[in-house]
Amino acid sequence: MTEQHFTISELAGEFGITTRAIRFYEEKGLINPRRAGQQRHYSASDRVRLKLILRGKRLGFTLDESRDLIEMYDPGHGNVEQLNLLLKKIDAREATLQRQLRDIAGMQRDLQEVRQRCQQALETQRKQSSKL
Amino acid sequence: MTEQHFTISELAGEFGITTRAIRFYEEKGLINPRRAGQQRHYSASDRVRLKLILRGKRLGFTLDESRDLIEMYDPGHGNVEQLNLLLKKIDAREATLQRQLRDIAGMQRDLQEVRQRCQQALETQRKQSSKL
DNA sequence: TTTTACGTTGACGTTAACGTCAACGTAAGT
DNA sequence: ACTTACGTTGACGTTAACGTCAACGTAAAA
Repeated sequence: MTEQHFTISELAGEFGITTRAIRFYEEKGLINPRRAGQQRHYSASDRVRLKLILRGKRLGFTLDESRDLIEMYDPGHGNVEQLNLLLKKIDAREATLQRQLRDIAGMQRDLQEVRQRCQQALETQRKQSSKL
Repeated sequence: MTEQHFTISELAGEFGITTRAIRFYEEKGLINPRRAGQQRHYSASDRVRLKLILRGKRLGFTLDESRDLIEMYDPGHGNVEQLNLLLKKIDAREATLQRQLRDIAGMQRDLQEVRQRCQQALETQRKQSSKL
């Protein structure tokens, strides 16, 4: 198997972002592609990292937060204190996710309510206009 | 019943934000408190608006997006086209909420996996140290 | 009356997350 | 050799969402 890789514009195209953005993520320490001379070569795992970044963005996370999250995924440098700290971080993340779930549920209820009022208003208009 | 209201610092205190932020939301057209002379007086519904803004923020919405959303909640100026457009907007929101739900689920799976690896690593260390 | 607490309106500063050039290298096609 | 396509590194510009003064008004408390 020949170590498959991607160019920067391939990834940019696939994810609908600019190459500038991708380089920016690298500046911020979120990705570290290999170099073939000057050019960047992105591995499959680099691509996954990009996915994670974008998922984070969709949930309103900052790049710093996403980097933290991504760093959790790799090996973990053994130390017991580090591991316990990592577990704490995980719990913290879980907590914010839970709150987001509640917020989404609330927003869905609100939208549903507006939707119904909206449909009723349309119903009313339909009846009114059929009276003419 | 005496129209109960809040001062700017009361709301700031309650929601853990600054008065500056609240005035900024007003500048951006998200709230419109009454005035008693110079001073702002926030009604219960102004307070609700603030809550909605903050919920939006927790989900990564911009202030402009939150204003759009909040504007959906009030009367709705009758027009049929407007109402249909509103329904479209609602559907669009719902779609992004659904994607967020998927993203959260994915992130929870990831976190769970890291948590387990982390706990296994701790287990291993425990056994190792008990060998001494 | 003077401090203290709270409010007001500018105006400028700041951070995040890029966009937008400029100026250049490289490799392939014609 | 020349263009075309793609890549690179700065450097500066921009927008959102406030923070941080400054300079001032007002009303109650000491």
